[in-house]
Amino acid sequence: MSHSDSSAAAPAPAIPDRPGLEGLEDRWDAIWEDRGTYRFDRTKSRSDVFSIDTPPPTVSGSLHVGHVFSYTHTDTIARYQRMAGREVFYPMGWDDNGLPTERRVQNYFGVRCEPSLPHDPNFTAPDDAGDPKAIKKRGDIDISRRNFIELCHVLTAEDEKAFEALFRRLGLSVDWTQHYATIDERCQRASQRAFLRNLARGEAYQVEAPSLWDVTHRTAVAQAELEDRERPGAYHRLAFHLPDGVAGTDGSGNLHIATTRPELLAACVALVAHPDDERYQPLFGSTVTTPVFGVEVPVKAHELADPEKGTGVAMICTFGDTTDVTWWRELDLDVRAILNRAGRVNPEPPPGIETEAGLAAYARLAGKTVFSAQAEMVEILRETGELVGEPEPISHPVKFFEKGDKPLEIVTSRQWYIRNGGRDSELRAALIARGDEMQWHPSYMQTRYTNWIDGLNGDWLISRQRFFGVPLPLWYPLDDDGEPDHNQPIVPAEADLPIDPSSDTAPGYDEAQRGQPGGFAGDTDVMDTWATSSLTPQIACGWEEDEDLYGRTYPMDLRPQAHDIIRTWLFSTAVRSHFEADTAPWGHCALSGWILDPDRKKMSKSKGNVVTPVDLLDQHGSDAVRYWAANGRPGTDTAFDDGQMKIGRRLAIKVLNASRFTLGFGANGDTPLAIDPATITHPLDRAMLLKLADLVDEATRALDGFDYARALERTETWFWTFTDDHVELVKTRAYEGDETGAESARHALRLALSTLLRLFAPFLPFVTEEVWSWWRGGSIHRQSWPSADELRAAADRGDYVDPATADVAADALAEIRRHKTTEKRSLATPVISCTLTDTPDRLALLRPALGDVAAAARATSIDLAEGDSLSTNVALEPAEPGPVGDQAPVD
RNA sequence: GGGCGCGUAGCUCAGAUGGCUAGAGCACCUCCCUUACAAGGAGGGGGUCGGGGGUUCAAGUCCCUCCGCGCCCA
Repeated sequence: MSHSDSSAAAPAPAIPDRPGLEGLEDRWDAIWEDRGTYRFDRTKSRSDVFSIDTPPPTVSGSLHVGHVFSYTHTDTIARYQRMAGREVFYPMGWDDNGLPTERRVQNYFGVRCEPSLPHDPNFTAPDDAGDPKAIKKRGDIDISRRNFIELCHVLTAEDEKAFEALFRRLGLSVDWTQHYATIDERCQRASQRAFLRNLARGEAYQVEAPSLWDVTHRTAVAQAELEDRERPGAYHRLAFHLPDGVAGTDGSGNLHIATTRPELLAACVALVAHPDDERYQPLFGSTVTTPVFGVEVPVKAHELADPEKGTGVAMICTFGDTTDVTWWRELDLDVRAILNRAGRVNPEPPPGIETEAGLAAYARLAGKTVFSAQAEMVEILRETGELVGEPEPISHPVKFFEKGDKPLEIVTSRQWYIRNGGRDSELRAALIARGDEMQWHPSYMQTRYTNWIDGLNGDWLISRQRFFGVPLPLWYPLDDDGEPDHNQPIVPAEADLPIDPSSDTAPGYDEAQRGQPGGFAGDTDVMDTWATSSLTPQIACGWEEDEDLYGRTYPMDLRPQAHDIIRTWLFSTAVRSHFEADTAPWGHCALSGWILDPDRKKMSKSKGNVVTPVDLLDQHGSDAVRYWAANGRPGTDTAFDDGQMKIGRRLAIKVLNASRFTLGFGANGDTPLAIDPATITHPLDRAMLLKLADLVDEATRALDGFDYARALERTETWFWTFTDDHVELVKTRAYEGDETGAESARHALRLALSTLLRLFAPFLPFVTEEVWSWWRGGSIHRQSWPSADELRAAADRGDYVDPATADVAADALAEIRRHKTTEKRSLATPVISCTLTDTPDRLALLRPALGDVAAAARATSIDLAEGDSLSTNVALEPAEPGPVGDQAPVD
């Protein structure tokens, strides 16, 4: 669509006398919804489509300023691509699957999920929901998983309504008919289907292995969910006993080791030192006896043992940390586990503890938490005299579940994994190579992706021992003793998905056989929330459900997201697409930064510095808030700054006023305001259009590279110069010039305005739409992006015009204005005479525009003189005599 | 300890392949009610571009090093 054909449908202009910003958001949101302005046209072929893998925000409370920030970035790209001729597929998802929702539902309704309970079809939500006092009084009610999930839907539906309202208010050009929720049936089906396919192809597997365990949430935790926290601890020196006749480190037959976890002594299966450590080389291959428990354990060599730490010998326990797991696996050691999933010491001693003293000591630890067990163990060691010296306090990093508040333990359990290259260098290389198929914005973000994959040391753990999530779609046959055979999982048919194995019957069985010997049992675990989130492209595009849509949208064009979840969301999505479609999931990923508060600290609720988005939009207006957001460069953390929002608001108001003024010239009230390039004959008007063409080139280049901030900044700068210089220069001619000159000015102004409005449209969708509606037909957001070539053609009258004409004219006007300001006179002061000196080249450029400069300067004429540089000699009309009080008394 | 990013006016930030006296907005000062806009306009002051080396005719821009900050990881 070009600027001339859009005028065909142009209405008679309706320009308000006092345009304002108030109420634009609600009005235009309703009209856009009504007209389906952002509705995806699914007749378009893949090459004409631009599809966006929108991040589904977590529905567990409210949106914050960071959402406003990053979703605006994506929206500017969406709007640009739409105007640039692509049909934009811009769905929205809600992430209501997972722990945060589960916790809220438990607290809000006062219920607990008990997966063993049957579904109750008549269950209704407790009527005291939301009343903490009443709930506390009655206590939590146990309900089935299906009933629990129903409650999750009830609660999240409310949040999702509020989220949508906010995003609409913000002006996101989302197609609201395209939406999903990560716990809805479609997502569950996709998630289970993808898992079953991973299983069938051997990409998913289960194993009984040590895994990181959060004792509070009672669930296994994946590597991506870990974080280190610095915690105080203490090195305890323990005396291990050497075989008879071997002198130890203290010369008395003992070998000292230092450990921060003496409570795990009973779980000790070996000692380890570095192979090159000369102090311990004689001991490698021999055995020592543990203090207190008297268990004989081997002394091993391994390069992960650090000669600098403690005594250089470490105690290997099953399991104290991830290094223990590595040692255990690589050195082929026994298992002597003592901790259970509640984080307490098992009641029964592990194999190997047989001495009376050892059993007695163990009995003192049994049932204790890790914390109390440590205190007790230290006490026992003191009693036996096997604690050497006093514990030495240190501070060291300890692994935590990112949502947990107790250190992680490592327990052995049966878990499901999906291969991710953590244990397979070929797959790792393939996934790293997928990164090259995507364009990264900013490009250095790819390094984080590559480094993360390089640093993986295990596959992706996807099973979680939680309730609200997508269940693993599996059952297991029970043998004659009622024990499950995990090696023979029973899978559902894809057509039956989604299923819940805790309430759906395994194929080939009768429900009465559930839990019976010879019958079946459902897997009680759910999948990691990322196991569903990693499928957002498949879910949004209708994988296996809407092949027509899928063919037009997948693989997607853009994944916008925050940089801190490259290792989780971005990577896991790449894994899924690699396996399922043998492709990268998107052509581009755009990583946004974070919002920092004005102190440059990351904004967080706990600090009480969160500003609610609704207040912000109310106070400044959506365009103003978007302006601030769009100033945050891709990938860069940005300080919260309501000063920027005020500037954005001022810009929006200026757009209204400048448009009203510009469109006022030659308007007679019922003739559409035409743009006819043939009437644009004046050199200054043509020069302005040539410069505008350069701006269009620059903005287009920036937006093609996802640099919305640069596009906005250049457009804004150009716009202010346009209003301050060009409009001032030509307004007299546009008002009262001869017909040719006036029409040239008016048509050029309209063409410039039409162009500028479209350049601003991705950033300020409301005010630009408002102005567009005054004089043009249709929505600005469905107009074509401005074309630099068309502008250059519009400025072309067959002869050459130097775009610098516009600069020289603006400089000349500025020089005269400077003179008036210096003289402390109004800019309206008439100029009686003016001689302007400049270089011959510049004077030649200025001559065609001299009439406009003189008019804008309020000079009847301007004399020109050649010189070395720009200067003026100006005589102003004498000032009026001041008020009487300012005069010297006449006497 | 490693990787990535950052450190430019009081504040928030621009400064692509190194090149004219280092820019913008806010804040500050002066002036102007000029009939699109006073939520405006015209001007002005203010920076040894984190420190130190180096490459170059020329460095905020490239290289080295140090210091400080952030994120991710160990």
